[in-house]
Amino acid sequence: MPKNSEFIDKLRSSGLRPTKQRLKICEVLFKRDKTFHFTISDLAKNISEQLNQKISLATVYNTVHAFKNKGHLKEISINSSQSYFDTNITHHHHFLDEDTNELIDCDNDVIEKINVKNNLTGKKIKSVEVLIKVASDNQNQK
Amino acid sequence: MPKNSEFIDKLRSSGLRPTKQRLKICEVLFKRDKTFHFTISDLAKNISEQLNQKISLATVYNTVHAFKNKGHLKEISINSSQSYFDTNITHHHHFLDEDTNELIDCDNDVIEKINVKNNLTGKKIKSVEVLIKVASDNQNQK
DNA sequence: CAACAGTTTAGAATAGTTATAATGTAGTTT
DNA sequence: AAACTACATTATAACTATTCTAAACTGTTG
Ligand SMILES: [Mn+2]
Ligand SMILES: [Mn+2]
Ligand SMILES: [Zn+2]
Ligand SMILES: [Zn+2]
Repeated sequence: MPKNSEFIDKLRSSGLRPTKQRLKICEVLFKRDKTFHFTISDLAKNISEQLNQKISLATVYNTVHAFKNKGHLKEISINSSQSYFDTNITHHHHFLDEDTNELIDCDNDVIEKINVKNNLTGKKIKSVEVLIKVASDNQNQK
Repeated sequence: MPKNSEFIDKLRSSGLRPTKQRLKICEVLFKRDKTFHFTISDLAKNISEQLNQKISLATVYNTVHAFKNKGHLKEISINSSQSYFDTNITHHHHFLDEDTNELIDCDNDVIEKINVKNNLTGKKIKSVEVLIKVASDNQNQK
């Protein structure tokens, strides 16, 4: 469970001063046991539910993007018109439950290390990410 | 190199009649040696460049989505606000060149088969897709 | 207190996408 | 052929996630 000083560090390192609103955002983002996978509207909803304060969408967007640029959040690309973010910034893979559209972190033992034969000259591998789409047994998904 | 009758089959199987405009779209999409990875605006630009005819965006969107729903095109999720589509509908993985934002199909020998230990009860794996981000050697990418 | 620097905010602007509704087209029936 | 019919095409409006903007606000310093 992270402390307030950690939030302040995260904000400062992202070039943001630790204001009241931003600390509230940190609380909702990082005061958690498990990874939080969210869209901006998920986050905004969480903020207005957990706190009785409203924070402007602009502030939420700004803070999330500052965190993402500094590496305190990861952006995840799934088939959607909305951006997803992830509080788990370690290298990891995902299940996507197509029934609920929920993202789930893969444990380390789900996939063995992937070897890539890089046949692109002059290009270096920056990341290797796997997305495993799952759905209910019975349902016929495309 | 596909024939006109193949285009007609693709259209008919997607529930669309083979009209002049739709056949033009098929030509730009499928009369190719290599895979075509594109956004709707890429496709629209290609159409107006290769043909001297203008086709309404609405028709392009409708046709692409009908093809996608029937499985004649695949939608690819990369970190972007735009949808990407792929004329290669076989199961395959991608490189994403972060310098140019270009998608490149992985050859079969780039990645060995991935074994997933599915620990989600009641859920079946629908697909496993890998995205390998690459960038120039020198450049410092995040 | 006044000046100032940075923050928050509501709302405007933007852009990709989807929906709508009027018009066009091409066969079919009479 | 004229009228009829069904679908296609199109311009444009509507929608929505995101970004931008500019004004109000806050807290600090002299
Ligand atoms: Mn969500
Ligand atoms: Mn493109
Ligand atoms: Zn995750
Ligand atoms: Zn591909």
